[in-house]
Amino acid sequence: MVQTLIDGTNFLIILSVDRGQIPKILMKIPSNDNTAKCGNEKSTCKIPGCFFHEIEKLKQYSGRNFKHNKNELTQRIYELANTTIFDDKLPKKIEIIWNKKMLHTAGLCIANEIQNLKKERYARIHISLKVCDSAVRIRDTLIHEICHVASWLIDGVQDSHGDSWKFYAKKCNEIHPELPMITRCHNYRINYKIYYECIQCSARVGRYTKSLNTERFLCTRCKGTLVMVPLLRKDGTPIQPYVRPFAMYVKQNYRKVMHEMPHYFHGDVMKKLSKDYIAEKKEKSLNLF
DNA sequence: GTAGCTACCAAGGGCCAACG
DNA sequence: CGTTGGCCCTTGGTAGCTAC
Repeated sequence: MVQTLIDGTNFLIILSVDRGQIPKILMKIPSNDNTAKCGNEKSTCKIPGCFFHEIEKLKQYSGRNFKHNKNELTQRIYELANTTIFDDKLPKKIEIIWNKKMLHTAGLCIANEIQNLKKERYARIHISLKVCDSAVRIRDTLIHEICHVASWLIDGVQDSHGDSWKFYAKKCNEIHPELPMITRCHNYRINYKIYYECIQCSARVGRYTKSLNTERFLCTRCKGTLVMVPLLRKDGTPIQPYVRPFAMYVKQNYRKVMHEMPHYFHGDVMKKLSKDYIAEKKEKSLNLF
């Protein structure tokens, strides 16, 4: 499995995450850098049609286009890698799955045999929706995982980051020197939406939602209390928390409606709440006149 | 293997940023 | 400047990840 990294305030922590095993911390690197360092930033390959070196500049894979075109991007990367690095020895198409639940792991290669008489080998790739949030990260993660795919489908070897994988990783860097050095670990810093900070030692914990219960969860370093770091606008001014009237209505009425409709699903309860909310709003506006 | 934790799901209105 | 897309915010249930 891909080795990955979670963020800290002052450190990048590289984890070893192997199947069925507890992640182990391999190293801590003092850093504020949020980007992957390229193995050879200056030289690029001269392969016609290669877009690896300019991937971050391509408009169709940046900004709001990123989400729309990321499936196309993964297939393009796979096809280009297959042709230029693996001599078209890999299948024309491969199953690439966007995994919503992988939060600390950038990518994962599932390699196995079909349980039939032929025992055909197959592989599929999981890409983390959360960690791979840019075209560059998709490219680097995918190339890393394709090396595992090649190791299994071409050589029949499943040795994690062993000699076979290293051979293909080295070949990738030789043919595409514009790629960062392909190593066992990705040095990605995960872009969390929400951060919690310890009031004692200022250590930070990242989350994708405001799900962390600060009354129960304390700082792992000093057992201090954690507080949510205020969200900031682009100009640096804090975003004032504001509960929308509908959200407030749901909070006040959800339990009541749920008891009135015990055999209904959550979606039905929410539909009723939204209807009631609109009706109550209309009634209030009529009363004003 | 299991308990605990975390993110996602559904709905709506409203706000904000990005884009053409 | 108008349009579009994405996010915020609430709830309880649940899937799946993480830690032991």
